Amino acid sequence: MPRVRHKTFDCSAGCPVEGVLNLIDGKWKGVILYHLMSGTLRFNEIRRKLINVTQRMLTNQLRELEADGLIIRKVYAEVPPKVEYSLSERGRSLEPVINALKAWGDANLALDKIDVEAA
Amino acid sequence: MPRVRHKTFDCSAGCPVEGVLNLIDGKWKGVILYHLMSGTLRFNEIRRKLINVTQRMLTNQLRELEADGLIIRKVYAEVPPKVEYSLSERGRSLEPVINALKAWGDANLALDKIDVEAA
DNA sequence: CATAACGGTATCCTTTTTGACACTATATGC
DNA sequence: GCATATAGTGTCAAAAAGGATACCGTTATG
Repeated sequence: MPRVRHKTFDCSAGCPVEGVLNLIDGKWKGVILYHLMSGTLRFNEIRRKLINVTQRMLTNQLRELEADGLIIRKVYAEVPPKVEYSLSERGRSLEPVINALKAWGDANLALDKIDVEAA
Repeated sequence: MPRVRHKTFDCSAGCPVEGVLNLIDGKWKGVILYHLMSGTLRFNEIRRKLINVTQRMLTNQLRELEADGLIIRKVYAEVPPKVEYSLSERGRSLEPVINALKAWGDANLALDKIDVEAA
């Protein structure tokens, strides 16, 4: 869970920044949102994209994103189970934010090591 | 400390996103960066802007930001001590990112409560 | 002499987050 | 009859993050 959730925000001017970080923070949330921007995905599809994520963690992250109204969870009454995840309107509106993050990352993060001296 | 720091980034395509999040995540980093965008600040000036931050936490966050090359710490050999913090080039380049975060937050976060239903 | 300002450290403790691992139900294919 | 796929849940433990509190040296000020 993010550090401050659904509590009054009493911090100073930079606060909206923290507010968003609280939503997209969490070890996998950023990547999940990023992948969902390309379209609807099922649970195990996401799981395969996020190697190393455990089922429990993935479930948690998805539940939190859902609770924050960023994604939509659609359960099909089938067997074997089928659950689809997609971005909500609110989630889709985050696109520029994620893109800004990705652009900066691409431009400023060496992929094997962050070399601060050379920056 | 961010969850993954200065390690190889072996995650999939959304990874730069996580990379940046790892840098600006931390309870106070976003706000610190935000405030430093308006100009150089001394330790206690930052502290006064971040009510409720403890000295230890502030020191930690500043040290991490410094280690990531986002801010510059300048110590003056005076008494009483004087230490100035300012954004590095790399830090300043984060401005569009922080602005994107802030814009979304301003537009999408109710200040007293996140109302998911109404979103 | 005592106090305050400055920019921290050191130590301890609690909370939060993440990870490992086992377990579930049902239907299908072999 | 057994394994496989799906989308989870439950429990426990470890690690990371954050918080409380006390302390440091120096100088100026009262």
